[in-house]
Amino acid sequence: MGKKQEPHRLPSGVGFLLAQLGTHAAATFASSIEDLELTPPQAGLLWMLARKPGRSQRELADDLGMPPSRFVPFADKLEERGLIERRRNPDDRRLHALHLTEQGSEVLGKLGAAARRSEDVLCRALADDEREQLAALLGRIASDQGLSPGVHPGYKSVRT
Amino acid sequence: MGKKQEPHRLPSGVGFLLAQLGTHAAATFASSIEDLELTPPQAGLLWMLARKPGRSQRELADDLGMPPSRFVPFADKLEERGLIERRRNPDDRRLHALHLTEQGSEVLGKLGAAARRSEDVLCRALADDEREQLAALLGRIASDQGLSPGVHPGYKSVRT
DNA sequence: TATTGTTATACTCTATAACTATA
DNA sequence: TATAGTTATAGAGTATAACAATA
Repeated sequence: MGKKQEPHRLPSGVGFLLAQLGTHAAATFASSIEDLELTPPQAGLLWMLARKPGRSQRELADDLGMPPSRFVPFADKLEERGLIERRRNPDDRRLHALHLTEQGSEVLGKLGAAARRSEDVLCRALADDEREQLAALLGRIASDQGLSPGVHPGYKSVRT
Repeated sequence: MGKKQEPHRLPSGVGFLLAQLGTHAAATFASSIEDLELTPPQAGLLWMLARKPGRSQRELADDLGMPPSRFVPFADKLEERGLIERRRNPDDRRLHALHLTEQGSEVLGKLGAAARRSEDVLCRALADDEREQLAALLGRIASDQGLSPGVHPGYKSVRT
């Protein structure tokens, strides 16, 4: 990049910027849905159920990167609030198919609006066409790296 | 963006991609420095000390987004391994100025190499000029959002 | 016997707050 | 009195593994 080789260049590159901005984006989004009393993983589950209803808890837990034992109380809270419901699968009574309730759909709508607002703030330094460019570049990296669209596996594997 | 308004669009945008890719970039980097037996926050501290030696523990802890009580054992480990050293400030003997040792500098070199390798993998889907475009766009967002270059405050404020 | 969902438990991680030494 | 660094401790969060129901 530069003319001379610096002795120690490190966080000047794309990798560091992505990690830094990713954290910032997550924090911004989290605070934008605080009013709805939802956390990002909860928002993620609602979103996943809207895209594909009726999946088993195990599948969903895997996608969210959490063990089943943690998923149970996690889903409990949303069920108590009436945003999702468990339905026994008659064909295989071991499975609990998860569905969005009507109230859950309403909340999802507000969630989307909050996400768009928070994204607009995040990207306010860019013109519309630059924002599209950015989305395209990021999308290509995500696809190349094998990341599933709409699935955020969380910070499970990042050591501290 | 699209012609019709979808009923629920959410993680199609830049915000979600940034969060998703940021996590992925952090995980990739973390695994690339596993051989050096370093975690990302440890790498961050070494990097910060190279950029500006002799800062107090409190300052550094603030930049890393951790309370002083957690910083102490965190720095202890690196000191035991001979990568950093504490030096009493003679003017104000309360302060412990942190410095990189010679061995710490060597490790930092390997660290930089690992970071570059991991970044090359991350960006392999992009041509060189696209990669520069991306860095420029991300850099502008980071600067607009008030993020300090080279400082990664961690995931402290992200609720789960 | 294998799998889903659940519960129990032991362990790790963390922040809060006391404590010391210096100022 | 106030601040840097340190230590102690209590609480939250987590994974592991046992368990019950169903296949």
